[in-house]
Amino acid sequence: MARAATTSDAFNAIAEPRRRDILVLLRDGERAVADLADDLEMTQPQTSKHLRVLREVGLVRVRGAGKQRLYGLEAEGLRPIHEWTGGFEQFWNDSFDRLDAYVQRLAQHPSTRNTDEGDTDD
Amino acid sequence: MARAATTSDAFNAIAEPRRRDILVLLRDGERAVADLADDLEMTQPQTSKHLRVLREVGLVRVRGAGKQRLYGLEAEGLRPIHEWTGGFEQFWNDSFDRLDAYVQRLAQHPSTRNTDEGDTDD
DNA sequence: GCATAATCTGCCCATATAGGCATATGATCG
DNA sequence: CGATCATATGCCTATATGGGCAGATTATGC
Repeated sequence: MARAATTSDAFNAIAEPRRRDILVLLRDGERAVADLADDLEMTQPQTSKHLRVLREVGLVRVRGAGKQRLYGLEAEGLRPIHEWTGGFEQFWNDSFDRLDAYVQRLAQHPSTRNTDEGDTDD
Repeated sequence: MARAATTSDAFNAIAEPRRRDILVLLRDGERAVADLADDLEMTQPQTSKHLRVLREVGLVRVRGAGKQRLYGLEAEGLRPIHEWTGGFEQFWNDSFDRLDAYVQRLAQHPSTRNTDEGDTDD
């Protein structure tokens, strides 16, 4: 099997830096394809393709405006990712080290529940 | 060009569901390869390969323990992702709709800065 | 309808993947 | 050292990618 399709979910879609760049630009409001392409210094077809992927996973929405197609942010799709990574927040938080130590101690000496430092008094 | 390597950064590394599964399991503590493989119902080589990717992007660390190799979480690498997605939090937050409307109004009628509702008092 | 602007899609290529499987490498113990 | 458990790697295949570029689409205005 090959790698999962970029369109399989938001995780795969935002793995591509250019697509993240697009999303960032769209935070300021709707943008036409050529406009985005210009800002990101990529070709129009390239931009269109990335936008297609983003659209397929629901991270952007399109709206016809005359000859142009305005793409807008549909950021809800990023929420699951934010939440998933959030599930690890404690691990990069300094205070967790202490909490971890506390839990470990608790597991070994339940009665030291209120002991913050040192001695095991049971 | 092909898709960016899975080892190019954490974004690409966690695009693979199995790798996310591995990280989740490691939240409970270090685990040996076969142990992980068993829990995730994947083959040992498969698991080893995913672990290699995770290790190359710094999301896990290894430690030899006898014949075994214990893999542990190194979640700091997820932080950038959490923060990046966090930059879009306002867009999936209900209250943002009102904030957005407020900003729009502000842009059109600067003097309504303190007006929360309706009338333009300048 | 025709010319033109703005996008999209198709095709080709080089590259990398994840899975399956066999085998190499490592470490422990007698 | 040899046997064995625990992992890591190598090789092969099917699949999908992103970039480049030309041509197809769609919409607008005359």
